[in-house]
Amino acid sequence: MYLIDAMSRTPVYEQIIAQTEDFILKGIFSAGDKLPSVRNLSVELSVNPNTIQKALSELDRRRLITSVPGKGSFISENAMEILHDAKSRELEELKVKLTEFRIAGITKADVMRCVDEVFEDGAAAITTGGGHNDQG
Amino acid sequence: MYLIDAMSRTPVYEQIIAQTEDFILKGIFSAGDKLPSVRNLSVELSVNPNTIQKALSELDRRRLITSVPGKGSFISENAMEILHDAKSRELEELKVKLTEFRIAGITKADVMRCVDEVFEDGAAAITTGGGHNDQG
Amino acid sequence: MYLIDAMSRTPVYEQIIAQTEDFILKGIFSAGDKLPSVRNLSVELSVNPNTIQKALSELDRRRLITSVPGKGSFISENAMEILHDAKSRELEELKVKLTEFRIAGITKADVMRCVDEVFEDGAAAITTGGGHNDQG
Amino acid sequence: MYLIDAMSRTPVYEQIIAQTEDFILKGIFSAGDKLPSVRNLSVELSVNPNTIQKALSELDRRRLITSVPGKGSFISENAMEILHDAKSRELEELKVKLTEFRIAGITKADVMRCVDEVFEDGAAAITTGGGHNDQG
DNA sequence: GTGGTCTAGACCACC
DNA sequence: GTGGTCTAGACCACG
Repeated sequence: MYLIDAMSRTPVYEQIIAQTEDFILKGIFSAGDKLPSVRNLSVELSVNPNTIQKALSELDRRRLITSVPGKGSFISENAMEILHDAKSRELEELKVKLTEFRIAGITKADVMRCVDEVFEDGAAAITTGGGHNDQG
Repeated sequence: MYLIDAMSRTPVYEQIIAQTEDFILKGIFSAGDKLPSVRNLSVELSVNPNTIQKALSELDRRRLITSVPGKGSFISENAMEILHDAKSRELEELKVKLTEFRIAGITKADVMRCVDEVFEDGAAAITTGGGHNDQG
Repeated sequence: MYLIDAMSRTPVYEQIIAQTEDFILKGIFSAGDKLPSVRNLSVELSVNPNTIQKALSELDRRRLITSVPGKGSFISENAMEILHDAKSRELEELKVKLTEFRIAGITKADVMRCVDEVFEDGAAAITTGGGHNDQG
Repeated sequence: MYLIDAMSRTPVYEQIIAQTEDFILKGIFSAGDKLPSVRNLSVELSVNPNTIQKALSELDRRRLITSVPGKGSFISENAMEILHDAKSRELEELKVKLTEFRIAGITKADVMRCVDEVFEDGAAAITTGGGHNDQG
């Protein structure tokens, strides 16, 4: 399920966070579902329990999961909603990026081609994979 | 000219690179222009010479400038062209980001509003600042 | 009667203790009353018998109940009195908290408004829920 | 400066957070001040660097400090303001506590005595110490 | 068995 | 030198 790229420059714990968010958005994880335990994920991903813990702590802080000591971690009831809100806020960052593009001579048509490509029907076939860009 | 934010999460050397690229794109730097010397930049920006050097080395590696030992660093003839190509390649990353948006329930209309906002009228007034958004 | 929030950060056994104290203070439990048996509470609350036992042991230790092997657990004669004393001792903790508030710039008026709100009219309508505020 | 109680039931990293907040509120730390480095604090408090790091990360997340890799951690410009806001929000929690008191038979006069004690002039002499109650 | 905390020691990028 | 990340292995409270 989870897939860690140890060579990536994005921290492992962020990869886990990003993929968990992805799973929630795609419906692989639904509200109330139990996440794999820290120890299980640790051995499956060959990642130190501490690193798993750090990821889950952050997800808990973002109210995407609820960690109950002694019982496990569970997807929050409003996880999907929270993610939707977060992405909406990211639209502002998109503007900054687009402005850079404009200055670099990228035309509106170029951008529109991208938008169409993603938002038309073919979209279903696209997988983002661990997909969050590596910023490196 | 250059403006460094010491408190920023983006490394100082990356800020210098980003701003240099910005200056090229905006025509402040043109092909053949001589960059300020490492020593000058160092004192003006209150930045360690090593850090300046690291930025210039990277710009040289990207063929945006040409460093001539003993004479200085100069904007390459095809600097503008290289930057355009680079940004074009970044359009692919844009698709990944847009796909995330789509999965999160952001509508095409939401994105279009952003695109229009950036590529229509108000554009001239927008400054990208140090360019790359902070926050890592 | 009892209501357990499995997702809460406060341990289940503490929830049981807190609610029992609440029931005593509110007169739902009176001196001499018999508590539900460990077995009954266990199934009703879907909680491990060990957890129930732990809560009752703690209540016994605090002299709020008296457990008679083979017969059950009963509210102590002086349970109400003990609870009053305990809360009085907590007034000292309140001072610490208030001092923090004062340092943080909260005015006496701000605090007074709270006090008035709680100790004036609307009081009868307020339910403390499981009593102790969650979140650790 | 910092004082850690290893025997306390409140996690060491929370003690560090609480004391740092205290130092800010009391003016011992002012906006722009540099915090001791992770390594320094680590040896001074005989606490693992990881634990220090965890505390500083949380303070950074709360915008009370700004951690700049390679340079250090610094008190944010609006740290005091943020703390003030946070405490204001805690007034709501105070109401819950007061309601418990009321049910337990604590009179309004008892509470008022506390409030007066803290908010009158003698206040300057009170030290909260590492003061955050141990919740244990 | 679970999550939460901590120690000890390591490597990296940045300055 | 700095902060950021990670590993390895431990202990605790809770269920």
